[in-house]
Amino acid sequence: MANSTTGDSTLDRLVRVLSAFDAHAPSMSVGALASAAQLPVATTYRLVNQLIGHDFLRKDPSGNVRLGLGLWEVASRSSSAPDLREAAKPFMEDIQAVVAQHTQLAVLRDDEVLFIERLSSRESVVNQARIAGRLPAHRTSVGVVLLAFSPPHVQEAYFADHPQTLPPDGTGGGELRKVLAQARAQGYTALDGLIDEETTGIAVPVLGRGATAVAALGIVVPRQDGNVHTFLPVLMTGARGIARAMGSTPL
Amino acid sequence: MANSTTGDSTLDRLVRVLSAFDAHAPSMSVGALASAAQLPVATTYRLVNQLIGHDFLRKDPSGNVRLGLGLWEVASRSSSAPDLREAAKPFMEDIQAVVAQHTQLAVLRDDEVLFIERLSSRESVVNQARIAGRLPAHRTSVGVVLLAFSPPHVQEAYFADHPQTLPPDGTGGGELRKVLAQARAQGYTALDGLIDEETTGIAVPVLGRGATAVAALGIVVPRQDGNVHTFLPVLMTGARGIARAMGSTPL
DNA sequence: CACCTTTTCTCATTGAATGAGAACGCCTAT
DNA sequence: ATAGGCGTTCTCATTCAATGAGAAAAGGTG
Repeated sequence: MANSTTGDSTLDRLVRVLSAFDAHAPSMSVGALASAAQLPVATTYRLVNQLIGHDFLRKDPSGNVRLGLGLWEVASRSSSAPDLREAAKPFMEDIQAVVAQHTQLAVLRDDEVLFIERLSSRESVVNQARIAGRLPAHRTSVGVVLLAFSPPHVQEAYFADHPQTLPPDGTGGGELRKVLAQARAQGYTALDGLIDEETTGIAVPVLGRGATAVAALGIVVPRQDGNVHTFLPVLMTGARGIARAMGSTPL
Repeated sequence: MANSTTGDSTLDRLVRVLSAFDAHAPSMSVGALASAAQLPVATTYRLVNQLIGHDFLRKDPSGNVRLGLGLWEVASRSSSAPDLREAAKPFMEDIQAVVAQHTQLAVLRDDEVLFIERLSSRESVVNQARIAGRLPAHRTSVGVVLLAFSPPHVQEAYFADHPQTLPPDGTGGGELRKVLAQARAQGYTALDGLIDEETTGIAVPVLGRGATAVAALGIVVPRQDGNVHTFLPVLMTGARGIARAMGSTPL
């Protein structure tokens, strides 16, 4: 960078600034943002003011900055995540009407699960999924099903990056490869006690081209005998509907 | 810009590139993007490849580029629009259960209405609202109610920018100032035939500080006597619930 | 008022960014 | 096989947007 020792580009810096905000830090002072984005304070002020000019950032009355509506609007106008969510919404609502528990839609991203949508109800059990939030792939049922239905090179890369990966809890001791193979053979996965001892996560793939999962549809229900068989057909029907609605659109 | 005659900044160009995508053009060739963003082709390729590196853009198998999940994720992690939508969702679902028509949530932005969320059902009448889409403020009931409950300087600016603004159709000939004053006095607005001759748009404000609207909640129902009185209490209750759930969070 | 923090501005410097055009890669038609 | 067209990447001389240390200004608190 001109007159800077770090050599990063303006775009890298812009991305770092915008990425500094998350659910734990939805707004922050410019000083804190400078630290988080690893930029000198004067530079940060200048970038912030430019971003505010485009409504990518906003300043609240206390002087803290937060993401602006302009960024959300640009990102939502034609992005694949909102498209997927819109396609999935009616099916997820049908599922929730039947199941009355958390229904969630996720994709695989950087070895993690990224939640695209989540429908909740008041009777739902505890659940950690948050929209635009992430969880480790192998520790959620949707993550396991996404891995199971991903191309082999994706799976191999995951194993290579996680050599010490414990199997998901509740699988009865099988290793992750076995768990994925079983999920692939069955066409779904049902895992007990991952998030909470009292719950079962059931997940099915939303299949795209080449029998790979473009997304996963999951529910978290109380851990009771019979729940899997009761809810699985609903879930699979929903996933088929979503896949059909999405057509062959790549994510 | 270095060695460029246009003098715009990297951020200006970034915004132009990302803004080139919308619902009508969800993906495009790099050449088309260069035209849309008014950049030389070589520069566009370079920007595109940098943005692909951050997953702000993606390339599909045919070589077209589209917005990437990375942009959506960054924009959704802590932005006010998803916060508003999450807060509103249970109330909107309740409303829809009763009304069984389009339920929509919108904010005022650049003299237009920006739709944050829309719930539909199969029995719904025709409706033009699309999430992250815009419509002229004075031609929608949510827009009218947002203007009515905005600070006076916002209203005056709107009148100044739209001196030839016709009154919303279906108001019985009053000018816009009168329509806004009435909406403000009543606490809601109900407008016939704006989008479609056969429909009525009913909208109420989601009030924040200073009795100004941070959002508007609206439904579009068949144009029938009695519908306003039937549905208005549900809508107002929902708006109050959303306001409470949002607390005093500024948008 | 003094002090501290936050924000804006200055300015000499710089290297990331530029775009015209060449080179390369790929595809299609003859 | 060759020629032509189109999309993509690279080259390179040039440039100016961007830089950050530090000063100045603004704002808040005791």
